[in-house]
Parts: sequence; C-alpha cells; structure tokens
Amino acid sequence: MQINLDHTINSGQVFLWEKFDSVWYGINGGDVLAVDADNPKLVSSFVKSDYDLFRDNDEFNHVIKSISKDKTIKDATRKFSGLRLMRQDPFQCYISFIASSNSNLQNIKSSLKNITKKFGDKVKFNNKEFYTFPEPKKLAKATKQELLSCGLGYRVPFVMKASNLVSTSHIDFDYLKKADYLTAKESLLQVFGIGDKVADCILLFSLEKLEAFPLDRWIIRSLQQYYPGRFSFEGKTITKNKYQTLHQEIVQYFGPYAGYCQQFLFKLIRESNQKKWL
DNA sequence: TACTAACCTGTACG
DNA sequence: ACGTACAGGTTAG
Repeated sequence: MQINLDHTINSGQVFLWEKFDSVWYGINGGDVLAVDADNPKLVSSFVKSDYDLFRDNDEFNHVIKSISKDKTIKDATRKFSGLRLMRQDPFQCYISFIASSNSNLQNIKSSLKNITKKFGDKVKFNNKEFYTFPEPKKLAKATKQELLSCGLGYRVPFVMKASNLVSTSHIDFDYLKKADYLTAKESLLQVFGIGDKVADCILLFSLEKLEAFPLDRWIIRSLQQYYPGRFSFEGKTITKNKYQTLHQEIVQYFGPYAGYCQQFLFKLIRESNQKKWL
C-alpha cells in the first residue's frame, strides 16, 4: 500500500519536519532526511543510513486488517490511507515528548527547533541549511539559562535530568528496545518529567512497542466520541490508575497493533476539530 | 490511595 | 487594546 507522507507527518508523531516544494525534510537525531511526498519510498539522508523509516517490515496490509475491528477504524484507515508510524531516533523522541507536556504544537516545535539551533550541528544538505538534534552528552552539558532561552519553561529541569540519565547510560535505549512493553515503560516512568502518556509516546514512536497507546486529551475525546460506553471513563481527565485499566481494555479490543489505531484516532479527532499541523 | 492545584510560555479569543 | 483561558501532562501536596 502507498505511503501518504502528508498524512504520516501531519499526525502528531514528529515535530521537526518541514516541506519545501514537494519534498519533506526532517531532523532525525544526527541525521537529516529528505523524502519526496510523491515518491516516499526514496529516502535520502545527510548521513548514510538505511533504517526502515516507515516500518515496511510491519506488513502494513496485515496491520490494517488486524486493527479493523469496527466501522470507525475501517473508515479512518480508508480516509487516511497511507498513514504510517515512523521509526524515530529515540533520544530526540524522548526529549521531544518530555518537552510536549501541557504545551501545544506550535510551542513544542519552537522549543525543539531552538534546541537544535543552540546545541545541534549545522549541516548543508540539498543546498539548504539544517541543524541536527544534539547528542545526549551535548544536551546534558546545557545550562539552565540556555535551556530556558529555548522556551521550555518549567520543563527545563525535566530535560536536564533526562539528558543526564541517557548520557550516563542509566537509560539505555537499545536495552529498552529489547525489553518487553511493561518493563520498558517502568524504566521510563522513573525519569523525572515522564508520566504515562509521554512514556507511551516514546515507546510507540521510537522503541518498537506497538501495543503502546498514548492516552492524551485528544484521544480521550476521540474515544468518547466514537466509542461511547465501550471503555471505562469517568470525567475528562484521566488518573494514574484509570490509565492502566483503560490501556488494558484498549489492547484487548484493538489487539497487538493498538498503537496504529491511536494514530488514526488522533488524526481523526484533530481533523474534525480543524486543528493545525506542521 | 485518590484527587487537585500549580506550572513556563506563546497565542487565540473576548 | 489588554486581560484571560488554555494547550499533545506531570509533579507535589
């Protein structure tokens, strides 16, 4: 099945992508990627790398079949046909979603861009200028003032401590990739600034955990709108305990590729509320 | 254990 | 114009 790059990038999973003419450029860790929207199979990059950015190994047709439990999802997969999960650089993903808490798309994007400008490397690629995402060790050396000037606000201590944990190998992404979902999640939850939602984003988008299903306020709205009465809710905010219960119900219903469902349901509710993307 | 207020910062509303 | 509300949550009490 064809990849739809616009749907994929404009579905809330990445922040540092921008489109020039019909080519999307994205920062992915120390790399800069260029993908032609009309021919997404061809990924070129600044640093040579050959990873499976669009998760072709997931056998997409099988995934779609597996998650198509009802009309809502079937319609969404048809409407946003070609929407994929992207395999992201773990450190960038980790910092990105820590920076995302209680913020909005524009702010998140701006803070992250400031981080790359201040701490990343400037590279020229396809006659354009980009800044890569800094290495953990580089970001761990940042001062409070420098991070404040990026616009992170009260998340500065989150980012400082989180960067330190990675640069000192207390958080090891390769290990977390191999670990099972719950073990990896437990690990991430130890990090100051990471709660259930942020942990699930990191797990889904960069650590190979397709059963992760980030429950943010938009997904809650989506579930309430499209699945009234199916899952257990009380109120609009979700407490620690309910998060776990709800997640279990969701995986039981949608199956092992529940994370893909989250992406479609998120896209669906944001589009229907006419929220802006990148 | 369970619930709530406070929180940087930028922007969209009235 | 200028204040107020609120945004892809988390922590501390």
